[in-house]
Amino acid sequence: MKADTLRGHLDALLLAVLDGRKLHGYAIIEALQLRSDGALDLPTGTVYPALRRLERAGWLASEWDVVSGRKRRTYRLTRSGEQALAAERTEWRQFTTVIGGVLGA
Amino acid sequence: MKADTLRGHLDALLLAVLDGRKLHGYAIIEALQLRSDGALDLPTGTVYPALRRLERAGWLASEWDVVSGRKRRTYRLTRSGEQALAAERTEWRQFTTVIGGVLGA
DNA sequence: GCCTACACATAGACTGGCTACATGTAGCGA
DNA sequence: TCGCTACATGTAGCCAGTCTATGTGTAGGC
Repeated sequence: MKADTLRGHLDALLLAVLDGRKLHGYAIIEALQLRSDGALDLPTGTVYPALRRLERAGWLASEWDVVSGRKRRTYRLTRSGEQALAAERTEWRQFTTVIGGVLGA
Repeated sequence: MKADTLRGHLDALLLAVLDGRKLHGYAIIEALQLRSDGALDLPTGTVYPALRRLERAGWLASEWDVVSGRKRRTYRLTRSGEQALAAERTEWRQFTTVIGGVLGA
């Protein structure tokens, strides 16, 4: 998959993978790999800044855990994060309809 | 639709709209509006440079027409442009499967 | 004569994801 | 016990591609 195609959809992916569960950054990357059959292999330099951006936006909340001596910053969706996810899903449907309509015709 | 979501898919749109017909730049913009029910309203500053980029890549060929005193640069798909369009369509299907799979779950 | 639609084009800004780098722990095998 | 790999977080800077703003010029209607 071309690298740039992700642009504008990263937020949706991160919110979706945190829907209903708490994960730390590294686990988020693995979860996305898993859910996409390996197609999505996001570099840490993409994910970590994005998580902080989403936290600043109020869509995610984080807290530090220490699991077997390792520090982990665990993220979860906030209420407005859930709303944002719903909005992103709606936008995704519109987006695929529009582009798919042009490509498919 | 958020502006940035287009990124990485513009080439596919331009190739698709030129599939099987010749159009000049301005008409391409109108054709995309039409096919997307007004959702896609690309500025000329986006389309014209993109067309030249695709021509440099060998996917489009252009020639100057003069219609009722107006100069028009008319674009058409080259052979390798057709192949590129097919590849873009395949990539689009993969892309929507991957992202949709993560978002939908 | 003026305004709008048509038509092409470029310079520069902006933005967001990527590359590369930096740091450190846990656990395993040699 | 030494080194390697997997785990885990983070930042600085680059770069490509899209958008904004601007410029030029014609045709046709009012």
